[in-house]
Amino acid sequence: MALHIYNSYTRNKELFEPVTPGHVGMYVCGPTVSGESHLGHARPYVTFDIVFRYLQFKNLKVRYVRNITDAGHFEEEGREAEDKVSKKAQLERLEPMELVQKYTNLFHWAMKEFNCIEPSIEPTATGHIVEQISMIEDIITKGYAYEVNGSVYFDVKKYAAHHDYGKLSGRILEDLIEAGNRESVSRDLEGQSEKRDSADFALWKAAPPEHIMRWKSPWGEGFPGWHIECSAMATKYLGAHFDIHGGGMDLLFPHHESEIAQSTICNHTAPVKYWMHNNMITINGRKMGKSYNNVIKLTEMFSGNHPLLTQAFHPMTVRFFILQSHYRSTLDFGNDALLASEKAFKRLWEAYEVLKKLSSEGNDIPSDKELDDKVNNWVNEFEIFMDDDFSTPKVIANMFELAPVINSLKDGIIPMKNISTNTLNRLKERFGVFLEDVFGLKNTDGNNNEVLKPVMDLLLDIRKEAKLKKDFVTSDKIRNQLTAMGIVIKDEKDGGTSWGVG
RNA sequence: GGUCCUGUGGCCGAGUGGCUAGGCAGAGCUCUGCAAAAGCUUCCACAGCGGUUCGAAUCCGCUCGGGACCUCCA
Repeated sequence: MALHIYNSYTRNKELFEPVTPGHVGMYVCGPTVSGESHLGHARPYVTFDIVFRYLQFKNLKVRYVRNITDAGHFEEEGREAEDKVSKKAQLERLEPMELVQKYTNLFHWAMKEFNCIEPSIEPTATGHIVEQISMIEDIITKGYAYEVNGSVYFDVKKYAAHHDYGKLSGRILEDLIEAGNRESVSRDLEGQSEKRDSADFALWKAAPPEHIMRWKSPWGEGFPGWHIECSAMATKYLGAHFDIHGGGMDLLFPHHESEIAQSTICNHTAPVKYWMHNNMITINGRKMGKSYNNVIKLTEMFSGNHPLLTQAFHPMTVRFFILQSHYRSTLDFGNDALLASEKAFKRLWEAYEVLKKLSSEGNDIPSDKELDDKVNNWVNEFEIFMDDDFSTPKVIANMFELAPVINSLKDGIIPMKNISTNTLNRLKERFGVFLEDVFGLKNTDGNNNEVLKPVMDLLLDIRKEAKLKKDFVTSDKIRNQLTAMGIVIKDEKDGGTSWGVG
């Protein structure tokens, strides 16, 4: 089976063939640490964590680079050219780097909560000013950028004469120029007049006196432009041409389009073989974003401290919620949807716990060939579905098909002999690999508490004795009190009792 | 205004022209001292109108609705 990836650049599903056999270079646009991450931010990081994990499952060696944008991007010229990071810092009376540290820490905390594997390299923009400057110099030398008043701009028109500018984002240069010209009339004229053409974008920006974050450059003191950091760092760590570049769909233009232009000029080759873009998380049908004022921060998500939330949601619930839809579809947030995911995930995980305890020996021939085939088929499809552009929702659907079978095997509703030992073992192995290793899901309750376990064993033992004596007052008292404490107990068909927190 | 995406049952969501995705919620049943859990069964769909086709949620056209990008944005 071979992995196919939907390539945003060609708008087709393509067979994935690494540039260097056995190795994969993957770059994902990381967070701008000028504020707290919200639910929308969770999507790309969970999505590409799955990609990272799955590529490794496929026995590929992956170098996963995800940057931290800590230099702060200025806003569009025509408005105030202020550095977002330093602006906020002044408001909060913090050093810019103090702010950067705070939000970087918060971001890392959230990633850990989501059980996202750390990237191989997590470079910062401020740590690569030198690389960015030399890349800009290179572009100037090659004649595709020009300096004006200490700022450097990329010459889009010149680039577009011989390259496909706009292909990734489906844009036509003439439209951009027209739109730009129209804008410049109604907007500010100052910043615009510096550029030779409205479609040009900044590589380096001269810093006004009040700008705190500034670096020396051949063009005077300033700070890097919007897009150059990703190009510089991707090139440095992954080379001129690498496999996968990921990010949110909203980065297609201008960010990724510009990255392609810059890198192509510097490296004489298109930087990326497969462009991957995740879709947005919406809330009431609208993209979650600062400008819409409809964000739910991750801290609010995990604490339930938000008007739209009826309760706290565990990071694994959110992760599962994200995996239940395909990464290229919009995903509509709602409290009810999260509640549904919470229950669904719990049920699935409990089935998995049950599955781990099942065993059979020496049953070579299944008594129910049809069922045995079905199980094998569902299990085989895990990989087939993932190979088809990471269809996590389909894999989950199959897991839910398997859940009743697993539970029935345990309860004896389906005799163990109905499926072969091989089938059972394969089911156990694959279910675990996909649920834990590929999907990165993990247990959410506290059954592993070393202190609690013997206490629970004792209580359940007493309750069992009471039940045998038909002393239901005592047995119900234990059960009800435990329920009140948040511990749910379940009487199993085989006479045993299981329990769980939450 | 330009470019593109999208409209699936109470909610969230898969859907490659023909075979009920799945989850949550609802209803019934089985099991159970009672519950919970589990199992089984079941209700509720493909925005509208045309067209192509033996056959369309799936392809085409139109209408209506929603959204994204064109500005930092996951």
